[in-house]
Amino acid sequence: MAEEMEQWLSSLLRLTDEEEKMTEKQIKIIQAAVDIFADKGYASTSTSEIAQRAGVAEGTIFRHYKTKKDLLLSIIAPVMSKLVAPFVLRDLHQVLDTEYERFEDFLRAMMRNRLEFVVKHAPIVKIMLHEIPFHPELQSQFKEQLFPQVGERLKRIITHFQSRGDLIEMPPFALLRMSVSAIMGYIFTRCYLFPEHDWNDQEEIERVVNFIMHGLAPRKE
Amino acid sequence: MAEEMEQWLSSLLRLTDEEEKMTEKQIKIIQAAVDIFADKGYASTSTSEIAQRAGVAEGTIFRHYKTKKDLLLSIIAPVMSKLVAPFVLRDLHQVLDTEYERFEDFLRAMMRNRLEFVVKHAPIVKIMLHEIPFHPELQSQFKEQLFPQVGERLKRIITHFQSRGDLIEMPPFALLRMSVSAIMGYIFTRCYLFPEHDWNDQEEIERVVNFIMHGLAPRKE
DNA sequence: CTTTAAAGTGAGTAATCACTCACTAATGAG
DNA sequence: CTCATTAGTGAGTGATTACTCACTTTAAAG
Repeated sequence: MAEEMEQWLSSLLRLTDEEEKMTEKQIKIIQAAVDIFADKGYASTSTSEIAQRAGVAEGTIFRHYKTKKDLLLSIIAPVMSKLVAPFVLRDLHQVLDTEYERFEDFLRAMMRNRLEFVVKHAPIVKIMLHEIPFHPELQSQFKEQLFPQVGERLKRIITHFQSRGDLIEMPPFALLRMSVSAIMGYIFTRCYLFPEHDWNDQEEIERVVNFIMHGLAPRKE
Repeated sequence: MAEEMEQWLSSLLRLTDEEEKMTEKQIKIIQAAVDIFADKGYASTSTSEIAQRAGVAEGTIFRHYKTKKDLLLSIIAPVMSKLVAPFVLRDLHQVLDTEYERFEDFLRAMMRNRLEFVVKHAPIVKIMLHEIPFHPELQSQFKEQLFPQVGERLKRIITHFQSRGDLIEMPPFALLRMSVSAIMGYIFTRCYLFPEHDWNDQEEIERVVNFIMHGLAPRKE
């Protein structure tokens, strides 16, 4: 069962499905854009610089992408949906409905897998985090589509374990917020604040999971 | 004692010391810049737009600030240092050395105060978060000056309470990371993700403090 | 080989950029 | 009032911007 879940999670690490139908130059353009966007930010990156780094004429960029923003969105969109994919797919429900699953196993598997994803796509995730607040389309995609789905699903998971007495009585949203804070806190520190530090992921994940489990366990008098 | 600490913390909320020696137009410029920077980002804000919003000629901006970046830094710098001020000042040490202080009181006071600070200066903090990664001067100021000081001081605080048996045995940096994650997780959700939500800060702060205290308490067999 | 569509090019363009400068207005000390 | 310093102005500047378009190259199907 745990193995099934691991396998299924692993399948969610890939970004695109084998880079379908892209010319060599188009791939170069995306790579160059990701590099420079992550380095200097979208707004202060010029299309001429992207073309130069990609070894392409500037016109080639606009043959494939109508505008500069189009290029940005084509980079961010797949990461945005894949990042939260494990919490959206219908599979999740059936995975979780197996009675013998424990909350900490769920936490461990999810944290390990999402960390792996962010490590693998760090530059694009960085671009995403920086650009979401400045592009209303991205904001609404997150706030009106992704979050409600994900939030609702995770809330149900939380209440499931709560009703089994594994978690303290508390509004599910607060429980969710604190679990996610602890997990993201590590991923952020690990990937963006001190990426060059020599991290022992295994150990740190155990620490965070224990932190959450003890912090949110029902209080015994 | 707790009152002393509260008073001292409150004094750290103000940004500038009564806006010294600024003309009316200069203040207008700063306000306009903060507004637009927070809204669209530094790189995609033009000086002409700032001038327009401030009701000033474009030349006036450059009378007071040599470059556009100069304007940005004059906005960010004071927030950057004031944001971490409570963890840098020498005062902190003597406040903490009082034996009867408990870790959870420290957490509570700090969290309440820093939340208040971020609420008060939310737009500038947003600008800061977005621009730090793209401006090496800011990065190094954070990584080489602020963090080492703050980190070292906080580590000492952690080990202090650890040696009293209030906290679990664990590398201080990990303890620090998890405490800060939990606190920042709330402040971030509260101020940036869902600022319009009807938050009960008092209640939520208690939840986070309890989460941390239980999550990091020494494990009893 | 011929044809056709798509991929790729790079000089060109109008708009916008941060910034300058020669100038006027306001202010405050002597 | 006088004068000197600072604050404020806005037209002007060269550089850069995202994007276009008439053109050439590539490649695969018939």
